Amino acid sequence: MGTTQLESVPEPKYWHLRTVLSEALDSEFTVGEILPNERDLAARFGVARATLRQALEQLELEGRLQRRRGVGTTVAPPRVGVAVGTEQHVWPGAAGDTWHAADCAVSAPPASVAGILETADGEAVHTVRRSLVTHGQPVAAELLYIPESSVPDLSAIDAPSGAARARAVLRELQRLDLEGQDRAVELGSARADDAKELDRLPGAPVLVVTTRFFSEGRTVAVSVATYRADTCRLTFGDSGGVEIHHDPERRAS
Amino acid sequence: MGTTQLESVPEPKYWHLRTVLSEALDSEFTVGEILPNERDLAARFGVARATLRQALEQLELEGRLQRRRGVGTTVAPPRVGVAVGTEQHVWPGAAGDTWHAADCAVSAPPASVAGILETADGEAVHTVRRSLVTHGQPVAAELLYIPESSVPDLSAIDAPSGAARARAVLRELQRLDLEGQDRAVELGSARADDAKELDRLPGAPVLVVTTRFFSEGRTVAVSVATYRADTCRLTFGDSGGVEIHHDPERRAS
DNA sequence: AAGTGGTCTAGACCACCGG
DNA sequence: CGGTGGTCTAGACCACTTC
Repeated sequence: MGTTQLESVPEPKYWHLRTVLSEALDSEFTVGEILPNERDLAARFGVARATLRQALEQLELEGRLQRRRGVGTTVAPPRVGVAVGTEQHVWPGAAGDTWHAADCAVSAPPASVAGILETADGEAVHTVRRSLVTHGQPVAAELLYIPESSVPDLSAIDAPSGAARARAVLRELQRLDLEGQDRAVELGSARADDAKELDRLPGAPVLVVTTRFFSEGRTVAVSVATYRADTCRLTFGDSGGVEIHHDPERRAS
Repeated sequence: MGTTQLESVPEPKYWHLRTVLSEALDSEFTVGEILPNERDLAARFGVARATLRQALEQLELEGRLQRRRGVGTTVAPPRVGVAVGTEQHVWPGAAGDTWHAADCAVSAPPASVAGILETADGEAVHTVRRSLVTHGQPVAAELLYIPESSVPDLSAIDAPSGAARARAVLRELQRLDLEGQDRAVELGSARADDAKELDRLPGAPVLVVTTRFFSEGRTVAVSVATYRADTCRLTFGDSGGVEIHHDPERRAS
């Protein structure tokens, strides 16, 4: 119902629709509830399905909706706060770290990482794959790049690859003095492999956190972590993870 | 049985197109160069314009392209690093702060901010509007919420509103002991007013940074800043702003 | 098999910018 | 004014999940 009249104001239909749906979500739906399917919704609002989808896309980007092919569209829970930066600098894999090391391989780093690491051309790096799961949902996938020169004492004591190898590399890293680190956050789109790990489609919006670890005056490790942008809120500072009430619509005061 | 399905999955056209275009941008275009228009590009690749646009949308999200209605599509420069978190906590408006205070008003805060501030129901707050411009480009719009109880000594010494008033409120804030702060970063979409200030269309992707300022055991101020997600990279830590070479495609190693 | 969201098409018109 | 990107339509088919 509620086919509100279109105004002469050139507000795009999909934007107006987004607002209407957003208000409906607040007042008439509960978390987890499934919405009518796109064809019905489009008909109800008197728009083409593509237009309706444009509105849903916005709401999904804002973390209000969750859409799954073959299943339907549901009302998303509030975003999960993920502590990504604390006051004290710590190595990845340190105590309290909830990441799960999945794999490790030795290869040449992508050009962008090589630039950050300032490694010699063609120098190989350990590439550790880790993933983060909270509340039963995969939220992040990480690639940790560690030049072989950063962990020289690593030998064949462990398996040459696999999760055990990954943990061994991290263990070696802990022995270094961590003198500092810095981070950058930017928007990206999930590559095919990351998307699969995050249970999303390729191109899904992700928050890319690039961290540099400094020791002995050098950059000894670089981490590139991709977080699901639809379900995550990255927290920094003293009280990382403390609840911040979420205002999904960012309504004007 | 081997449940690992390595079947050749048909890659969506728009995704493949994104990859092709991305590589073309790397090898055959320079920053600022104008691309052929969408109708020509679509024809050249033998796809519908909508499909071509889906690929361009991805690349714009990744900060590779810049599209302006009535003008054309250009190759975007690398993202600007914006220092948003330093090791030491500082009040907004402190020395070195490059934000430009634009306006100030007294009003009831939106529900989400009221929840964070834990203000009494209906207590009015000063709402300071600021904006950040770097390299001649608007990159962020901020709303600072400061309960009247946080700046009790503020009187009618200045104008009741406007930029001068905004600066007066910030000046009063400096007198408090800043005991701590924390931040959260999440993806959002620009409201109409923010979009206008950021020179974008409504719904444009933005990085929303919510900062809480603590003093005397309370939350004395809250900042909600929206950064253009297409052009900005938010930096935290020791060397905020130091160049990190950007890998726009996030190619696999 | 039925129903969902995801992709794609071939048009049309509109809002905006520049000369 | 012509050219650009932005919006919108009414279909079609595909990939996936569930029953």
